[in-house]
Amino acid sequence: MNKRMIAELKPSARDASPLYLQLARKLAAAVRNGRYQAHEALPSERLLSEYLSVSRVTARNAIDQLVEQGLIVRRRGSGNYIAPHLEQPLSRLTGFSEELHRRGYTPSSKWLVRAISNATPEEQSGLGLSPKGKAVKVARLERLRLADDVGMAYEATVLPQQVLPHPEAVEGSLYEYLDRIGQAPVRALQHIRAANCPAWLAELLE
Amino acid sequence: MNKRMIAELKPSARDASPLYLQLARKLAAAVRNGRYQAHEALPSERLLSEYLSVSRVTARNAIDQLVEQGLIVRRRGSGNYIAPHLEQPLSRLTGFSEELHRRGYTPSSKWLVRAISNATPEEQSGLGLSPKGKAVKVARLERLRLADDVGMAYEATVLPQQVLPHPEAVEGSLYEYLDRIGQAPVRALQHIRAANCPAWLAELLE
DNA sequence: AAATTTGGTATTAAATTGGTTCTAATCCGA
DNA sequence: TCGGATTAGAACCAATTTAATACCAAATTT
Repeated sequence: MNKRMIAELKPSARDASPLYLQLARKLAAAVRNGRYQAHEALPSERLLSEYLSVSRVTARNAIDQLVEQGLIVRRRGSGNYIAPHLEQPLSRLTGFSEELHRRGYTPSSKWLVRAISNATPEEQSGLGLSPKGKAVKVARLERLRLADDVGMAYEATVLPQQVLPHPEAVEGSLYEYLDRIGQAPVRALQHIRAANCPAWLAELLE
Repeated sequence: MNKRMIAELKPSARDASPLYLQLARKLAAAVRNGRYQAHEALPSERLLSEYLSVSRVTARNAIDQLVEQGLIVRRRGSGNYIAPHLEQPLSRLTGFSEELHRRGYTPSSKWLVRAISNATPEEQSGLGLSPKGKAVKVARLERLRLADDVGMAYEATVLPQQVLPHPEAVEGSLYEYLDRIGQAPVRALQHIRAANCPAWLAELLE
């Protein structure tokens, strides 16, 4: 977090809402956009208030809002940190099924695609796979989710081939499969990370 | 591990985070990148602190973080070694996010698409939406899943518009959203069921 | 076996940071 | 005009970080 980023947070006089709310909104947007890394420390309240030309109380009130939203964690004597927003099971493949079952439906699913194929340019950049070199292979999973045999949702997942070398072996849960093959994803992740190009990151996070 | 590598670990003044956290992050990244071989010894804490111009306590705190993540093993009288990440219990069945977090990554995600658009013929048949009539609208959700800001997976979900009328309102979890709007999806589902044409079902379920 | 090197621990102190509580000026709607 | 909210400013408290130093214990080296 640098001075330039902070300057963008400066409140505008045109806005009639309180300063601390304006600041809170902008900060929240920046954090949720992934503009700041998790565990990264914000500037101290004194510094922040100085940069933004507001009082420390104002900056503090703004931060309070984000703390209530769970976006920021305060650590006395240390600083204010971006909370690592761990996602909840949201895309756990079981979530949907449970939800439907809870409502009295009988959920099921049908695999449409489980194969290795070439990555589209969009997928390449999204997954940080270097476009230089031969055709980039990805594992492609597509399933149709059913509720009482009525099509409910269409889901597609694309992973680097290193992460999921044999998609045809995935039966019920993707994560169950990843667990079964043990540490392989970690190694694959490392490999991917090494090939990471900052270009897509800048493009996405900007 | 040589001096050049160590120089890259020097903390920057831009980051407001504590020194030991910065150092821990960079060290963790380097280790996970496979930059250092397993069983390789780090420089002694005294040397490391000298190279980095920090106190030994700071270097030690940083290393403590990595030890907690299981990336480094301390050996009294001998040195600090890169842990051979071989042991993986593989006991529980956990979510993807949890799995990554357990291994020291910070999972997050970025929405790429949250909008209503026309359904492809394939999606129409898959979701049981009648192709007769005007253009069929579907809610389209696409997200990039990240682990420490490295692209990990690309996910796409397509639902009938009746099920998810305002995809742009989905924030964190799709299921959480469906929960929030309560009964609506059920009624929509019933409606869809009424319009269900057996043709696609037979085709899909063979 | 002795010397050296290494991590493990403890203490002290200074600087920095968030936490809190005041007072006061200003703005805005009732 | 009144009263509440906003913002500012100042002062002080409490916790953390970082540093500096010394010493202990285990492993390695000689």
